[in-house]
Amino acid sequence: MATHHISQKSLCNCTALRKATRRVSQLYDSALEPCGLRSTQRTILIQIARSGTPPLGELAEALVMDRGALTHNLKPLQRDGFVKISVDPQDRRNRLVALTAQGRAKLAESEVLWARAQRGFEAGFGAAKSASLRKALEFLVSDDFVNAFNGQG
Amino acid sequence: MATHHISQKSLCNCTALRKATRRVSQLYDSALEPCGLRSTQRTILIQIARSGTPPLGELAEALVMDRGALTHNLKPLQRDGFVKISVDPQDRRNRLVALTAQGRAKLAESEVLWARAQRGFEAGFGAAKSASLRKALEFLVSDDFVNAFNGQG
DNA sequence: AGGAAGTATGTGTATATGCAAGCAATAGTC
DNA sequence: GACTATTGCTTGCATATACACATACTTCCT
Repeated sequence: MATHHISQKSLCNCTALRKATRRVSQLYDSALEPCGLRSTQRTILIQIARSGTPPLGELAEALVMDRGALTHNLKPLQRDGFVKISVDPQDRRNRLVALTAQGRAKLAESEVLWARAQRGFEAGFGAAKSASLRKALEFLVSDDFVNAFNGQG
Repeated sequence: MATHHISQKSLCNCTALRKATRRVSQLYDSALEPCGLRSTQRTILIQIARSGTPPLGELAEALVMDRGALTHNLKPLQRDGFVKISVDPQDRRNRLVALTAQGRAKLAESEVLWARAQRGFEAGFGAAKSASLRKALEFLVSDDFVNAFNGQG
């Protein structure tokens, strides 16, 4: 056949991810709106809470985020008193990021709002399918995937 | 049990999406870099090519993107001569977005680069799993999902 | 015709994000 | 101990993104 049907649906995996992320972020952000945190900000605070007092670079890596981007993203959180950044006395190149009491309080405040959004997601997508999806998405951020993507696999 | 083990892995579907999108976008953007387009820009150009000469609002809807965001995103594409925006003579509120010859050429130029990235993705994730993932992600942008999320399902 | 409503965009502002270049501090080498 | 390489971060710049408000245009009603 000479003519090739151009599908209306994009086959691009990146496009599909970006569209879904825009939509889902908007839903979670709406749910979080009463507490004043955006989903990215909440994710950052949670990661800090889990990591203790990580240096900025480690935090960025855990968040799958560029270090410069993280530095920028921390600005509003510092300004609002949720995180405190200090110089590591052991290695003055490092910046140690820590939650403040206010940060922990805000995180606690956001918990119920986040849980409602999460329940909404799983109501729409199914709890089991959601877990599978997260697993798939976690693989996409793994070194194995990146290496295969770049042809080293 | 009184103590509750705090999992190191986030259960948040939004966080998982955002992390994966950051990583995958970075991979596609690197692949596209020689042609000068970012993945979002390429997606916009492709959607215009598919839609013909859509009004801005329709284009935004197809892209699952806020209208204001799309207006902003079109600025660099206009500046670089890839798209042309004109007033709809039938309804002067509408803005009709069209590809220029340069835009079509740039899209053609990007094709090989995109295909390489797409092959990389499917090498790492599997072609069948990629198709399933896209299907899942497409569902997340559907009205059915949003209604269920918001408890109208 | 004239004004009220409704619709489609544009704009301003704030956050989100990556990259490149510059700075600061440590580590290695001789 | 000084020069160099490396490492960790910050900053500047460009794009990405949403929301609220302002603007422009059309429709509708009377």
